[in-house]
Amino acid sequence: MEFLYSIQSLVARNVVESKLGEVNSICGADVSYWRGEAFGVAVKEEGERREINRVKAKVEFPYVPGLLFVREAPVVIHLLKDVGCDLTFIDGHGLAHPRFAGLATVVGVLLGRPTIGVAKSRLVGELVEEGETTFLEVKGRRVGVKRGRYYYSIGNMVTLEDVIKFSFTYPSVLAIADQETKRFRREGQQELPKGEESG
DNA sequence: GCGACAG
DNA sequence: ATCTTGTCGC
Ligand SMILES: [Mg+2]
Repeated sequence: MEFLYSIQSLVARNVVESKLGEVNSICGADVSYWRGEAFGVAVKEEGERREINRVKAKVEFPYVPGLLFVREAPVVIHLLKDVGCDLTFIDGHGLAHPRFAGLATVVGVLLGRPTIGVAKSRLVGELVEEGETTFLEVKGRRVGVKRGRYYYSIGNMVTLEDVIKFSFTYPSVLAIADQETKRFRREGQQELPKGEESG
């Protein structure tokens, strides 16, 4: 476990908080599970064009709060490495993490591209209200905002201001990815319903 | 030691 | 995340 922590510390030290450039293409990735199998989906939107990538993989490591990247980063990175995007949304926190290295940050740093983490619940940090905005702070560091029921945080190569700009509407790429990841799972389920041969 | 705890 | 129908509320 200490080994995984050191990896996260290294990732955290390589995060770049730079201003986002022009955004013409947006990507999003999500993963669903069934019997130890991960069903990953990446969605890319550029204008009216929509591209969808899928991959099924076996996942051994259990879910441990703070170590989600061990389960999902390999799948998500595989799906996105050959798909360029100006900005990528990841289902999970970015810097809003105990060691400032949530899934969105790990993916962003390893792929060297802009990412924003979007989570449905809080992992760590305190909420600080300032006018219309509710910020998320971890160990005194302002890493994101809570908008509606979602938490948006810096992944990599974006600023807090960029995160705020994209926090007003839930990313359609994530909605589609979540939807497609479940459709993909159904296909994998009907292949082995109950007690059919598995090999 | 106890409580919290992304997906 | 997954197991799962209806039900209460905006
Ligand atoms: Mg997910």
